Amino acid sequence: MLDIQFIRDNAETVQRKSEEKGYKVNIGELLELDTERRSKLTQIEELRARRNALTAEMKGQKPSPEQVEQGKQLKEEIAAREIELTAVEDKFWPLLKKVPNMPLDEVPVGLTEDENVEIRVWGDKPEFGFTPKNHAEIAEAKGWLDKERGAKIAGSRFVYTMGDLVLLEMALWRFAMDVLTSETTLKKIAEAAGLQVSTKPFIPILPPAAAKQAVFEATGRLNRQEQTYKIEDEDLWLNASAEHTIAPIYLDEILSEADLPIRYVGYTTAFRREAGTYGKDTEGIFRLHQFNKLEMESFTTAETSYDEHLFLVAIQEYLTQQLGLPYHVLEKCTADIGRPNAKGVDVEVWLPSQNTYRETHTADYIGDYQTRAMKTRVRRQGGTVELAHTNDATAFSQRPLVGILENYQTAEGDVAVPEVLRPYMGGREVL
RNA sequence: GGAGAGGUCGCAUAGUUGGUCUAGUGCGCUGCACUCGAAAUGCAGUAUACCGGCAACGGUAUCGAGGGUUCGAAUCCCUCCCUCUCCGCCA
Repeated sequence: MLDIQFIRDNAETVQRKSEEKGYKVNIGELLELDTERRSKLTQIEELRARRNALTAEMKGQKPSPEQVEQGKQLKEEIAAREIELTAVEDKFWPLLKKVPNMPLDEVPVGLTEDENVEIRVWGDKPEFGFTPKNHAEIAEAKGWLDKERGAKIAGSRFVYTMGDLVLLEMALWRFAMDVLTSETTLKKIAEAAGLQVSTKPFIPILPPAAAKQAVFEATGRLNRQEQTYKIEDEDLWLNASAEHTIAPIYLDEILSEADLPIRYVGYTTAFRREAGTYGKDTEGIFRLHQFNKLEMESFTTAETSYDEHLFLVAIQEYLTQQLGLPYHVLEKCTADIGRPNAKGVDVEVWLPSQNTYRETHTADYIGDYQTRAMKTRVRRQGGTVELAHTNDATAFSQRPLVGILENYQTAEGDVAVPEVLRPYMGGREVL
């Protein structure tokens, strides 16, 4: 949620930047409602002050008939004004929540993801002496994926993953966990990236995979139409990322500055409806209704959050480099960063079968957009209270498996194991 | 899921014939005094949000959440959430 005070002071900018992100919001109407709301609020508070004064007059004695009559009138007036206020607020709050976070000035303006800007390229694309297969062909030939039975049991975009691919996936989680919980490794990554950030390790966490609606809405990530699954007859929505249940962990809490940054690395199964993607990425495990993901989430002060974002990106690149997967990094344009985000970076891994890079990681710079709604604050050393900042970023999803299968495939249809994963695979070099 | 007991200021607690209770006390924390320093002691302070104000400050709200009764609710009523104990069921 954006600060209404900020919107009052910067109405034109907010209108323009919202449009640059592809959101239709009527800031003029919002501000009219805001004015009306404040005027009603003032009226009500004055009436209540009169009521409080009247009660104080009685000092525990029985009220006179006149006082009772006065009180009754005040009561009725307050009730009437409150109904008017509610009517205004019912329009005001949904409108305010619709206003997207403001992209930083450095974010490239664009209307589609085609206008994302490549900022780095890493690694050599593999050259095969044969026609490379796509990951689904490799995995299905090995008996690692059963899409048909997945569809029989749960429908399209659900699969059974089996055998060595399961072990490889778990190796990925364990490898990333070891990186993220090692202060030594984090220090190395920060230094290589030239960042002056805390090297405090991440805390592993297994969060709930579902959240109440009000909580989910506070994260700004509830997407009813296209993405999020609702549990019938319950006030519960399934998470589409561990971020959705880790970010609100300090809902309604005030953290101590001394405890920051707080970094979590969390694993959950994620659920996405993927409405509107019919026919896209139907092969294999690239786009599923249910997938597994390891997510990084940081809570910081305002002045350290931007570097924290860059740090998370550096970690993403480090992890991908360690796997030996060629990738490039995109600075996402205004249309692609998402409503709660002020800036976003994607890491995309090279897929030989598609002869292109595909998204494996996202890093979101959010600022205080989530914490304002979640009421997650920091008490500074001096005693003042302000909003905390959040950052989230993918550590690994299942998608790097797609990259491994395709980039490490052999002419025989086998898959070599990236060196860093071998310790987690019983030392095996080829699957 | 069933029965019972509870949810009060960072923590622990007081507070049910409704009124001077946003709320007492202890601990913790902050400042000051005392001290060479510390402890102990004494004094003062110690929530958050919104609205108005340049500010000082003022107002309003919040005793799990929401609604109701009343001139007036932490205190009464209803719904929901959570915790604990017992039973049932299960990983």
